[in-house]
Amino acid sequence: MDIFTTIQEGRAQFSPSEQRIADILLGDFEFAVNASIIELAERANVSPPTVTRFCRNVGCQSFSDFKVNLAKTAFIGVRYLNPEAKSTEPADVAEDVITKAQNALFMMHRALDPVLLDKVADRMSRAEMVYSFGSGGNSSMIASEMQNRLFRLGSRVTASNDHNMQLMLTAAARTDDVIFGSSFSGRNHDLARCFTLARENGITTIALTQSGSPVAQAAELVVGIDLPEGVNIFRPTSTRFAFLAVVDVIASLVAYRNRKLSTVTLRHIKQQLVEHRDGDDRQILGD
Amino acid sequence: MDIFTTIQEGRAQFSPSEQRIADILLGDFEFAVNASIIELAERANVSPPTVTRFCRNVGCQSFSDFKVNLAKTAFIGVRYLNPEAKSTEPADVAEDVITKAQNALFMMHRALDPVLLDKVADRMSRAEMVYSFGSGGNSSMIASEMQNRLFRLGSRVTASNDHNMQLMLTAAARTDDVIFGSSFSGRNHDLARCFTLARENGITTIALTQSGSPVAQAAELVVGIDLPEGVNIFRPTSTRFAFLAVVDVIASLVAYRNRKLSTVTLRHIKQQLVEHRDGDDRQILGD
DNA sequence: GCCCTCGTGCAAATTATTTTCGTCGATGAT
DNA sequence: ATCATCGACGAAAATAATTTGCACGAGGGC
Repeated sequence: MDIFTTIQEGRAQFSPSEQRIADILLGDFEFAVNASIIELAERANVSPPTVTRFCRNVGCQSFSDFKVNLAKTAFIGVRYLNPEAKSTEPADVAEDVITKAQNALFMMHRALDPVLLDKVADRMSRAEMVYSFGSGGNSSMIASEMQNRLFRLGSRVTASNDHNMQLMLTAAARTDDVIFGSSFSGRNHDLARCFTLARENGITTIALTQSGSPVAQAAELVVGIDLPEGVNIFRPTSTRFAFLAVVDVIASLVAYRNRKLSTVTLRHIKQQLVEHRDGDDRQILGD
Repeated sequence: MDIFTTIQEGRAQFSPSEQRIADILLGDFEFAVNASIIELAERANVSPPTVTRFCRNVGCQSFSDFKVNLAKTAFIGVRYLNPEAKSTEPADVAEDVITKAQNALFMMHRALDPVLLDKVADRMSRAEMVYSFGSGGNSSMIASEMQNRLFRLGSRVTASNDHNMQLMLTAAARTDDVIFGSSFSGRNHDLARCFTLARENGITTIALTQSGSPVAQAAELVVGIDLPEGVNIFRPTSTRFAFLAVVDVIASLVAYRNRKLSTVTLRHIKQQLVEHRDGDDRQILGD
């Protein structure tokens, strides 16, 4: 766990002096990370020893150890507290997009549950057939990425962004199949209907969506992604990066579980590409 | 520029003592970031003043300022030097995937040229019609993401992952149109052919691909993405995150350029979704 | 009311960092 | 060959920052 979160979450248990220190850290990161213990102490109206003790409290060995830890999270942390891009100049916009993407990954990672992932990967890797559903642009991208990742590993998989097809595919699915569905809003009721139907038929359902949303409620296993949406309507949602990363994690886990099949299948694909394309076998699988 | 890169690139100009310091920093980040000036000096077989002077040399005010700067890049930097995931346990795999994604974003950002982006956005925002091409799974995702981002802004745009269609569309395109194409390997010769044809007809071509590759050579404007591919064949390529981010940057810039049209179009879309879906207007545009 | 605990600051001790100053060796001019 | 100059570097002094030990006072339990 990063120190920034530790402070945020532990704030309530701190003594009054320590809370004042915490508030400065949370409020003015840039100052805190550059200040000496004396400056920080003065600003918080406490004595330097209190700052040292605070550092020990949050699990650091010393003030300098604390500052290093603070600075480490700063790369992500500072900016995720900061609001929007400074201007619409390319350099600022690029920094904004990239920082927000990194934040989305960072925050998703923080909330990710490995035990759940283990279960998801287990079901997926043992599925006879995987159906990957998602609509509306963002989730259709995720659904087809899931297909694109899994077929290389030897999984039988299809993706669909068509509500009617999804319903028909669900109705045609069998017990050992798995239905995976993505929904950014969690309000894709057609997808929820597929999940409900599938569960009635004893088919494993896995949702990648907002926790507690209708879609989440309908699915058996839910990988919850709950990130704040920025206020800038012109910037594409950075949450896509988090969704995409979850797809990659799941796909990697499935690969390790079906390592033999994955290896053989990947080799076959590579062979075809190299022979058929240009003999350069260092290029990635699929342009 | 981050300090880590500064040291890497400036290494040749350092004096012998300073080079020894640099080598320790580059080689054992974890030690460097936790060490005191004395420990660092001892390990490099130099005196503390030399370390202080080194810090000044690389643009820091003091040793502690230097350490903070070092630590800031460590969040990304340390790990991007480190190799593969420790195990195939979900927690490790997740960390690996997410870190690699963040690195891809970080490194892409470092190499990104704002002036070029400006040109790209300018052409795209003034295009009568945008054709977005890409094939092979990864690039088809990028191509359709470009469409998904642009249509919301009022741009006329279509995406295709079909080589034959791409060629026909290119042949049918007119002077004020723009052809955008993505290729991870840069070896998509069909795409390169489209670019060549388009240029013969005076149509703007924009490639998102490896610098110097056949596709890059065929296009007029090239956003080069040159990231090392990992050795782990089981992990999906993290370069996708970099490509996706570039799409977002370009889309944002186009949005700002056509701000009025973008705003109106986005509002129209939102209205339809809210009325048609569930009245919650805080959800993102397109599930 | 007494005693214990906890949070806190003060002052001293310790430790770390920076500055000053002088040496050394390389380079180049005479 | 000799000497002046310059930059790199370290020893030691000076300074600054950090930690430790101790004492005091508030609040709570007995």
